[in-house]
Amino acid sequence: MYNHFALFHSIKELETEFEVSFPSISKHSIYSPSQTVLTISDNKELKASLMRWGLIPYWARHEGVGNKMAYARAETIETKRSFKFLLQKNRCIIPASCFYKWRQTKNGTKHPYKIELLHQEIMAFAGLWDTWKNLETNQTIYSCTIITSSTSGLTLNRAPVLLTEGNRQAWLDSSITNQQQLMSLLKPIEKNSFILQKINHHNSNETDLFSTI
DNA sequence: CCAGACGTTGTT
DNA sequence: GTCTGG
DNA sequence: CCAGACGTTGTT
DNA sequence: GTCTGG
Repeated sequence: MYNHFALFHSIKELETEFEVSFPSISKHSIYSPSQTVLTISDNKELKASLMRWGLIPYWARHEGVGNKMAYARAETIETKRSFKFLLQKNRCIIPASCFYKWRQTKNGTKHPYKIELLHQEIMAFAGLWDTWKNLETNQTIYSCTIITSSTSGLTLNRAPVLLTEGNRQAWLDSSITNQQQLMSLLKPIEKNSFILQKINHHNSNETDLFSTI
């Protein structure tokens, strides 16, 4: 329960926020890499869909390659083999309500925290997606990765890049291909716009993850 | 040139 | 002890 | 990052 | 498929 994020906003709230209709989601509301998550992308048309979290590049020989690609560093996506071509056309947003991080306290003990926006607004993680074809089953798998950046003042090393409301449309507009413009949309999360809350983790069922200590 | 990787996290 | 899966 | 597994044979 | 390391 580190790399995880959660989505507890309702489908209705998501549809209003992003102005697209969403498929009904599975019973899960806390997600970890390799699970299926909700995304919004502009693949010919703007739409919401389900994708595997953990990007499987189209050239991958095995699906397992995706286990390594849950995250993509914003600073280097323009040069990395697995991501550089996706920045042009395969951008997406992964909606979330909060994410979880471990944090070390002064005495050296570690504790998990939940990070939310001040008024529990919906977060829009910046992401990239790709398709991969399983040659045995002939099935095409859609998968995605979450872009991360450094954080200023949150005392977390890395965090997902959150697209501001003003930046979301451009990020999803597949007619935009200017790399400099696209990269300018990826800003580290802002200081003082977040709530960090200690959470339970030893009896970590979903209810506990949403509750604070 | 070919073979092998293709990634991130946080910690040392 | 070290790697993998979530 | 932490928690949990850490393996192979041959058969379905 | 494409880049990097040797």
